[in-house]
Amino acid sequence: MAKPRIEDVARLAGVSPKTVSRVVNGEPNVRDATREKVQQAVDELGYRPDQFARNLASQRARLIALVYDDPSAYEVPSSGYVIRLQQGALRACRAAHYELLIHPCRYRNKDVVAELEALTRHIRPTGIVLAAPLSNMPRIVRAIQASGTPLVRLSPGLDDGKQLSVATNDREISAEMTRHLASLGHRRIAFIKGNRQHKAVGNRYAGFVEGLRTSGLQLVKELVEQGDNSVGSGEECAWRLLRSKRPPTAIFAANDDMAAGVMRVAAQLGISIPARLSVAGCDDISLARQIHPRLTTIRQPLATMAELATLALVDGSRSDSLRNGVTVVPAELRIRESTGPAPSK
Amino acid sequence: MAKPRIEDVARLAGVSPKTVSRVVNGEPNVRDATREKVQQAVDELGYRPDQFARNLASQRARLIALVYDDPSAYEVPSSGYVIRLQQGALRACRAAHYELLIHPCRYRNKDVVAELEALTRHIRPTGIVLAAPLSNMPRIVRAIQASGTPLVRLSPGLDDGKQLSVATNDREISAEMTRHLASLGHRRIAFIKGNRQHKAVGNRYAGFVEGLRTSGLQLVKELVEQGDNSVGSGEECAWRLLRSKRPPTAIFAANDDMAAGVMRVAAQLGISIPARLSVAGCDDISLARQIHPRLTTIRQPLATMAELATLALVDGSRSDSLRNGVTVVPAELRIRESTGPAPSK
DNA sequence: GTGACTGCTGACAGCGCTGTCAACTTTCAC
DNA sequence: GTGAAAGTTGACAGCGCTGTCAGCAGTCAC
Repeated sequence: MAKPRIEDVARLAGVSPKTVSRVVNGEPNVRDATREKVQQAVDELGYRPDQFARNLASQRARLIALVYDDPSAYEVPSSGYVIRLQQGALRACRAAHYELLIHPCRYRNKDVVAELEALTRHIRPTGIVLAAPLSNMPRIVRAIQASGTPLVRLSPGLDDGKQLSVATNDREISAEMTRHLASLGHRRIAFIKGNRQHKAVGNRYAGFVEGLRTSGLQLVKELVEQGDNSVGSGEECAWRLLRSKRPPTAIFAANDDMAAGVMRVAAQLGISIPARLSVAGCDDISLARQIHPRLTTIRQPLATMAELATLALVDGSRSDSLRNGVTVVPAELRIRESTGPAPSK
Repeated sequence: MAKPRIEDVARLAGVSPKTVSRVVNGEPNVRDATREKVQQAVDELGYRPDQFARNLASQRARLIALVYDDPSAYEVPSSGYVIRLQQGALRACRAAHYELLIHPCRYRNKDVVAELEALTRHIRPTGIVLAAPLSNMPRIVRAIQASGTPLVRLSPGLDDGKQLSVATNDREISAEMTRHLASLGHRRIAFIKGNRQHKAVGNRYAGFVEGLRTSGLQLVKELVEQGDNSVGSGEECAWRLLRSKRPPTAIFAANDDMAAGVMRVAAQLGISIPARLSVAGCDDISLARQIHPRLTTIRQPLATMAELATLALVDGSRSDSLRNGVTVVPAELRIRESTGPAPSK
């Protein structure tokens, strides 16, 4: 009744422990007949390799570490982002009998690099999935690469094709959102830019500019505000925009938190949405469906991205999914009630 | 330059490897002089024990597993809860050089028990922190206890003093919220109950009843609705309450999601908050500070609870913090703009 | 001084697997 | 049929620590 060991399987199958190890780990160079024989013995005994022994012998833990920007570093933490990443990573881990370690970190902190080194030297995970915005910070990326730990970046930037990364089409989908607003008759569309350190939100602005252009609209400088991804900054920008002489009829914020800020201000000014003002965001945080009117936004395929990244790490070379550089998973528009036809003068 | 091993430390300190092991693990029965000598050698070499070898030899992983209800099982996942638990658990883990494994699970799923058995048999974490509502489900609790893995429950119930658990004062704080509403002049206060399977939200109703009583108010059956913790159910209950002949002037929902539902309906009916209706929730999800008016709610000390629970597991008997049964960490009222004086007739 | 006890330390034997390498077998070109 | 190359298998030696247990030294009561 004791837990079977590799030796027990080997004896039953009439092979050496090493051969059992090969079969269990899916290594090549085992004759089909042997493989089958071993598999049968494994099944019969219900054998499952001991992780501790495996880790020690191979010097690698069967774990994936998910590294992301610590949400609790912010005043109003936006947690949906992290949860969805975790969800995707967990999906991939479970399928492969891996476990998921989470490692939020604060990039402003001096010790991040030392912390990541400790992670790679001490825990020695099979691989690391690095989420944005950390995935675009050279210090952080280098710290991991220097350790030799396999890395997949969840990156909005299509910067280099050498490292594995999974990205989404921020720019294109933002252009599409802009065109959606234009198609509703809006001519004065404002944009609230996000945190400068976050490359993704930069791409969103590029998409906005592109969307205006392809809709035949002019970029109006007065209608572009700089936020920092927080609700508060969304509010500040909204106050400026909505109390100006010629306020916009639509505001597109680079993330939902800032869009929420806009909606707060609209509520305080008695501006009804979408009758007098359309608001669009990006991220599809849970708030988007909890308020009235529900927020039109962009749904990023975060879970899928994390899942693909994790898959590429867990079964190593066996997965062809991410062979080549950057994999792009498209985001989707979620048109809800916060956007509507431009008010007729 | 290679990583120092325990043997290297032993040689430098002039003791046996076993003694080094004792010092490193804080075991008793080592003379102070010896301990110091070893500690010096450890510091000099920068020795850090190898986790893999440790795990194999001791048959325990230096990991804490955090087990909670999978938020992605719900339509609009409320992720703040999980993030705050993780935050607290991580805080404790870091301090003790432990790692955190996350294990969301769906309690409706038949395989949960098998899954938890796999966790305890295969990963063998040092301990498990089990969050509500799972912590009140006998099937789940038993599955973990049967494995012998140390367990701390994050439980709202003060059911039994034998098992370690960390709870909050759901009942008392809900009574206090009720009294807060009464003190604002509200006489018709409605309550929206939460999911029947979640014991915590049951305690909140008990607190509501108590709060009414101590405020000298009658419990009015028509003003108590049954929700299921979702935004949608909050909306349904709100429709019924607000379109009745004698609508309440305040609604206290057993969680913030349902309170958000109430606010959605109020927005649609043009009922201004808090002028004509006060709304209070419970949980302090991020939405509470993202909308206008900001939601009055109850802030549960989730991170602290998880931190205490984790601490009790990581340093085992050394921590006296949780020696005895249930530890209660008080929640706090967060009075914001969604509650105000009752409208004068 | 004796015996019983407690406190401290080290020898030893694994924990259960995988990496390395050598040996053996099969395949294939010619 | 032959030799070289490729494919397949197993022996062995750890991976680096901790649990067990024995042994020795110090303490205490009488």
